[in-house]
Amino acid sequence: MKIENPNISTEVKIKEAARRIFLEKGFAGCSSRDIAAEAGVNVALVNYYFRSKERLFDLIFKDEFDNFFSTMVETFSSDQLNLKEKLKIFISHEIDFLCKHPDLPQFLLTELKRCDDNSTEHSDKFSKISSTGVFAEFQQAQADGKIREIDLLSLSLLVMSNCHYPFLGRGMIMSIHQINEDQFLAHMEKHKEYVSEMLINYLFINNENK
Amino acid sequence: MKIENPNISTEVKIKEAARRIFLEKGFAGCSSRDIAAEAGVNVALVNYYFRSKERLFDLIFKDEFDNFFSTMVETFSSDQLNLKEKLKIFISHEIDFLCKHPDLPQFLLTELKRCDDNSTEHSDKFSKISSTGVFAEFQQAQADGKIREIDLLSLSLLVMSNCHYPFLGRGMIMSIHQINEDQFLAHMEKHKEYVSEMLINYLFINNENK
DNA sequence: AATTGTTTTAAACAAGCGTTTAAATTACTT
DNA sequence: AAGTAATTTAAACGCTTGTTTAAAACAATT
Repeated sequence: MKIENPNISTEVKIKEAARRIFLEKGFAGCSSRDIAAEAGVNVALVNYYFRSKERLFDLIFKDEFDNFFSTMVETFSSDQLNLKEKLKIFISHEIDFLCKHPDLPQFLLTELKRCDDNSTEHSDKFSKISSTGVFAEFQQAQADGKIREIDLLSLSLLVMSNCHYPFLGRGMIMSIHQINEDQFLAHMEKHKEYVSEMLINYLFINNENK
Repeated sequence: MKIENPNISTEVKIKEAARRIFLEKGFAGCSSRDIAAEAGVNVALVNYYFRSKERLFDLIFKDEFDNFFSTMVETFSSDQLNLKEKLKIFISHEIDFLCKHPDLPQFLLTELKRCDDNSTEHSDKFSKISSTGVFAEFQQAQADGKIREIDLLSLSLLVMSNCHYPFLGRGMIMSIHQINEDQFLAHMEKHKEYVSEMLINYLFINNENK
């Protein structure tokens, strides 16, 4: 008898507890018992619902990875916007998103490094970015003389650096500048404008601002 | 009898093995036996020479932390250079340095987060930056109308983002753009120029380039 | 060669790990 | 109310962890 109980709260409780713990401490930095304690359930239930710590982790990693890249790809997929608007909105959306998930960048980078199965495992996710056509769009704009001559690698790096780094280095930054998490997140509103202005000024050749 | 043997090679072997392992896997991601194996010595020797895994880690962390900040502070301490030159040289030196220590940024950020004793422990190291007078110099330049109106927090963020992020996100970047470590490091030479040009164009008001 | 102190070793320690088991409890069906 | 399946539990499993021990190997002095 298969009982389709809506009482899946234990499974969800464990998964959400694991999400919090994994994002904060990383896979190697926590134990199954940490997760069970956070969820307020018996240790055995972690394996009862998810078979192993690793399978539970993989589930959450995939979740967060997809979520992260969906957010990145979202704006680029629009047909309605020109490149400059896409970049502006991308920067704004990306920083907004990361303000709500400040631990995500470090989590993804750390665990990507740990697994190290970079070749074919996640490359289809990565290719979603190029399949939005945004790279081709940039190259066309370069051919048209609308944006500066710059390779796609450095272009990606400049954009990602300024959107993602604040959330990677925020611990250090907060220490140096003696501010707390809330002050830092509040500051990101201002920072969005600086990043947007700087990148657009640098990349786009015909500067009609705003 | 105190023997001042120059045969300290075992101690050094362990410390350098630990440095490699810690930088690659992090404190939580490796065991004492991993370190002993990397050094090619018995496990007990790790504790014989360094009392505990944690003390060995603290030694290496302090080393790397100091090394990292010395490199940052170095250029700023010069009296010979004006602000624009300082920034140019800082960017170049920083990226050169990180090309030789590509794992260092992720190591420091991960372990700073793990320890979380941000308040007074390392704040004296952090304050070395402001004690170079570079922050005051920036504020003076702002008052003189030489550089854009921007708070020190965002200014730091812009500079650090573009210098440090490439080495944090290089795993992801290498996957997306299908290149290997050597190609990535080689590309950093080009990237230095982009970063330098972009930041100087954005921050400094009177643009006489080069 | 015997004695010293230092270095290295194999083995073991308790504690914690991920995971499994088997029994107890709960929820549902008939 | 009885029986069945799903859930939860306490306890244990074998293994790895960081660390310690006690003996062996080594080096140096006398």
